Amino acid sequence: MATIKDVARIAGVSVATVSRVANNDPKVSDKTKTKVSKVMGDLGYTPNANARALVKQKSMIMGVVIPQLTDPFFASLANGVEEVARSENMQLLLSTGLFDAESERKAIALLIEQQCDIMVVHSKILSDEELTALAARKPGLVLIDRYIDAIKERCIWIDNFEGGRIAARHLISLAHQDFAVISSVHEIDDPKLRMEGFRSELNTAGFSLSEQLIELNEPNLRGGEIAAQNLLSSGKKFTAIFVYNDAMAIGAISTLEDNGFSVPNDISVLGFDDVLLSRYSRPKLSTLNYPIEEMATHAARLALRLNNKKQPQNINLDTYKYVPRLVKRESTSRFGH
Amino acid sequence: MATIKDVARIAGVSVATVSRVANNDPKVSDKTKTKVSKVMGDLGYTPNANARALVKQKSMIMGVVIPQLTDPFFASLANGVEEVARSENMQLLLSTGLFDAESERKAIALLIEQQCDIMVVHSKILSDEELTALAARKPGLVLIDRYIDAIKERCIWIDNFEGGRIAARHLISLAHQDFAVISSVHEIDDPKLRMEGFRSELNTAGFSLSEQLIELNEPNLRGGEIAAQNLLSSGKKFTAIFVYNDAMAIGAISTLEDNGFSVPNDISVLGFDDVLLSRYSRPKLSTLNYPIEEMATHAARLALRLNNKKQPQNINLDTYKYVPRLVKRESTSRFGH
DNA sequence: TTGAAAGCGCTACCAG
DNA sequence: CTGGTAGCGCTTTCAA
Repeated sequence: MATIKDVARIAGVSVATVSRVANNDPKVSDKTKTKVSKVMGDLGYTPNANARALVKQKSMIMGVVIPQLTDPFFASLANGVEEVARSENMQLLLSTGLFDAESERKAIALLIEQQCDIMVVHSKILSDEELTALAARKPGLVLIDRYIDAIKERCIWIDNFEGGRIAARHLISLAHQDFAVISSVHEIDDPKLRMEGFRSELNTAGFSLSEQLIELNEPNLRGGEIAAQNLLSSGKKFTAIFVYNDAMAIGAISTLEDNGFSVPNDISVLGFDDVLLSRYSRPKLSTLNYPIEEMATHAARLALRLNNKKQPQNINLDTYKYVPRLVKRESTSRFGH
Repeated sequence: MATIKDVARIAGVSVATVSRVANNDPKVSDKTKTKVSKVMGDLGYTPNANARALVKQKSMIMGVVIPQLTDPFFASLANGVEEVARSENMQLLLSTGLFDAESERKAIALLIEQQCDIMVVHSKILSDEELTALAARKPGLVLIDRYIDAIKERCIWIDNFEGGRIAARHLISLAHQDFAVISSVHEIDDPKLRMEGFRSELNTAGFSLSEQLIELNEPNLRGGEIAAQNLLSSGKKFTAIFVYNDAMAIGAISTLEDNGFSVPNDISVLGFDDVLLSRYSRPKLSTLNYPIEEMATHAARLALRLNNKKQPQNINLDTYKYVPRLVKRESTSRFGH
């Protein structure tokens, strides 16, 4: 690879001048600029971003940590960050944390090693303390989908409890009385909060949620299938299911229909997330919209601002909290038609 | 951020020693190692990957270029590369090329600037010449989903023509006689090759494909909906559709059913790709499996090998070509039951 | 408008 | 086993 020195030597100028040309410094004569540019082209010169980052003490890399890429929800998250990176002429460094603490910790550490000072982190596993300490060290780190009170000005999150309540209200308004829940087996707050919100609203309306009609499983299509199967096997009656996410909901519908139940005629199914796929499943999935891409964009921009030390003057923390929005499609309907 | 010098000063050793400890060099006394490690911990020292890459003339970054992240097909591709990166203790730098030449060119250039010498590139837009020139400069660059004869030992690709033939054979074997095609409007080889293969096999069997029953649109759910609508509007008869990809196929099914046609009873629909979602759509989608994640893993490993100058001794180019595999589910059935 | 040179943080070579 | 130091490719003063 040709370096700045090669260009300088061949063009008969100093490296300083080449650097100026490479960076579009206005105080270079047109003549020199033309000459140097030509040599750059001939040699196929590409500036070394590592060297540049080293001397400038800042890299043009934006980092994002997500559990996995194949989940469309997280792909959307990454995509939101990528859009901001692109608009800032930055590059996207992506680390996956799987779902265990050690990988997640390592994913973040690797990002830091790469000197990326803007990072959007999705972590459900690491403790509040650990994340808070990390945030203290990296001003440009923002958490997404997580709320930690000590660093609330660094958190872009969604109100899961309220989501559960909205779900309950919807199902109740449809005259259902026997509810089931399919949730995630993962030991994180989201499923718990959603379920609490759901139960809370149910109780308020005078209904209750039977423990036997709560099924936990992996938050993916397969998990939804299994959970629905278990629900069916329980023999208990239910006419509406609130499901942890769209993937599980679609898996559940698949099992339900394979077993001769019609959705929503026999059983209503309500998802969560509103991934693109939910619009195209059959029946089209009623769900709660989780504006993850918008949130990711927000988080990335916030990280950018925070890193510039420009503490936002009048931050309105309310805007950091998102509330899921009911999207009524076809998988939920009035009980008994 | 604490640097190696800070650690050296506080630990009372030279930077050389700190470097050795950081790199697990065996010839450091346990005593020194313990002492230095402690200081590293106290200071929260993190090695600077940029500086390291600069002096070692190699980065621990693996790059991948895809059009976009939100398409599950490309997410799987990226995921395959990511798995290899992880297993090699490397980081994943992801650039999206959208679908235009300039962005794609820039995406690759940025990866090169970041000194990532292992790259898996999905490019449908750039010319054979441009890509060949790029490959000549970067020994660790591998193309995926593209075949260029001049650099065939750097291409991991799928036989689209054969895919089209397999599709035709399947539909013919189901006694269909009136075929439609929904394909991508993009000016790339894949849709053309698939259609050629499809048509070729049709002709061989004595059938023909009417130009009026070929609909091109954007290769996504929405595009599939519109294309199916147009097919319906044409008034021409067809009982089987070969669709460019699963997303379009699901969009098409959506439109078909909204218009009162049952899939597969009235019309059979065959997709392409076999993304996870195809297993969970209603009806479950018959499709051609495109082992993209496996191919991506293969590509990443190949890039790794090539970059190590270790020209694979006995490369079997046949293994670089993948053939789609028919996955029969529910969206295709025998004509007239 | 241009050049010389210091130095970013690190590794690797050479001495000791 | 440890230290001194050159130098990776680049930017950025400071001088000219």
